[in-house]
Amino acid sequence: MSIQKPSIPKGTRDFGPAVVARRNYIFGVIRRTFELFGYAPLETPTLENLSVLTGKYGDEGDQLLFKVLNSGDFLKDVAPDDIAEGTRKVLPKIAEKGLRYDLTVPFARYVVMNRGTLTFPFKRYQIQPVWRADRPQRGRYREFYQCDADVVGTDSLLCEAEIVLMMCEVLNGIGLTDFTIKINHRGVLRNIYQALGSEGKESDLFVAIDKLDKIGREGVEKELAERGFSTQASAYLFELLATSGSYGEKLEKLDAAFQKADLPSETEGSDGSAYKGLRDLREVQNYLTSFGFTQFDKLEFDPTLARGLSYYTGCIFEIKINNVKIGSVSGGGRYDNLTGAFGLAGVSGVGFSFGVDRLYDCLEELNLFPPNAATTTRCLVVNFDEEAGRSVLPVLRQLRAAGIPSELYHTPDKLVKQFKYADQKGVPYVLLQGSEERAQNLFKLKNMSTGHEQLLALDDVLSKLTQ
RNA sequence: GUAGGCAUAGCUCAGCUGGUUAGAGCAUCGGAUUGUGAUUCCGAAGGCCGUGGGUUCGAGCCCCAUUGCUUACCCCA
Repeated sequence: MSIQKPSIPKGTRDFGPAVVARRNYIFGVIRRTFELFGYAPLETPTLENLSVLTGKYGDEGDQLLFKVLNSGDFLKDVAPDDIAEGTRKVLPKIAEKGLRYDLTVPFARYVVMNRGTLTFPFKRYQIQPVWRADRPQRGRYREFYQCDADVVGTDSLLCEAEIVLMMCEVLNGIGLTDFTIKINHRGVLRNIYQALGSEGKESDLFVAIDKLDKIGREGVEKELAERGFSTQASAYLFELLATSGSYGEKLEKLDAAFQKADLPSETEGSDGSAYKGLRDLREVQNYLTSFGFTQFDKLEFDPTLARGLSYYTGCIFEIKINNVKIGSVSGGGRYDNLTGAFGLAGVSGVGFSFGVDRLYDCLEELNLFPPNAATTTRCLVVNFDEEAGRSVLPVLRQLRAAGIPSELYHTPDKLVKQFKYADQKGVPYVLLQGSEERAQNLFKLKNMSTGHEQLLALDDVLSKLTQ
């Protein structure tokens, strides 16, 4: 019989006890923050019908969907002619389900299916894994968690402001301090496109702009030239993007530039910008000020932020951790018509998502995990011999009854092994009662980090371990 | 889909232009020490050098193929 080496699918990972404990710490901070802001939990199935998933993420997205083969004789509906016509023809006949690709589309499906019973605006958060048949690389997996919070059914920019607040709350909560929340607005990008004279494709411009911090000005110019933008437009673009100054100053400078370019007014009313994007961004700032937000130094209006080709239509967000070399750890934005694909038009939503894996990497690199998040056992009871091991069981019961996670070492091994076990598992306390202690009806409690030992009565042990 | 890199002990890796018996650190196990770990010392065990072919008197090393892992690009969290 040949023994095969075990393995796990490419792009997936096992999480050992220490890693799970630290991931749960991050999940906990995120979950508490979402709930603190009035978001309710939602979970949706791992499997969705492919009809729900396909066509929502573009052609490339469809390629990256994991499809699940139908149960039973999955070939029963496939004719030889179908195979001749290729994958496209065969696929719908052999697979009708797929693994969820993100949390936003299942959320939209849920909202549409339950529109009659939901109270709008509906605020939900969702922390679940998603799957993508992508080619794995650093910081990129085929199975990973998303932590989404979205509101549907309101246009209020208070939601956008609260997203900024939640982002700060979470990052502060896990000890990350050197970060920048970047905010922009699809309307601003559209205005920039119009100011350049509307040449080329709007989406090409956004994709190119988004790469600015990655490939630099020359790279963007080159890409724009390839996509049919004139050097004149390209030069003007960088004039607009070079806007510096505070959040408010940038808004004003762009407003002046758009007026100078003679862009048509998009909003009515006498106060504020005539352009929706700039006006929304100002409104978000006003909400934050009224709230008493104090971390404006962490909030940057970045007109180069574009976030790919996704469905965003209003404000867009991204978080950059400044002292760690890693991509964004969070992003989001507003999308009009979230539920349109499922037949419910005119519902606007805004939301954002945290990338737990990247947050984890940041905390690890900066050594920000709390020290004792790694184990669950708080007290190991030493097993001296068969008889002592049995007689100490009531003590174990009392430890647990007092809420102290405890275990009795499984066999009466040499003390070296028992202490080593406690040490390697990260158990902070070891409790022992050998013949000497038993004679006095006392226990010896050892603090594993200091090495300090104390002779105590059981009540004192319990109170010491619960404090 | 495009282009690279890597594959040697449980883990991280050495291994010279091809040349006797393939090494180290960590981890494991045993002992020094029958009541004390992280942090002492001594010892042991551990290998079809990813797989299959080829070149050669001789291959861990060179060539071809194959599988797995990995990095960058496209795209994305």
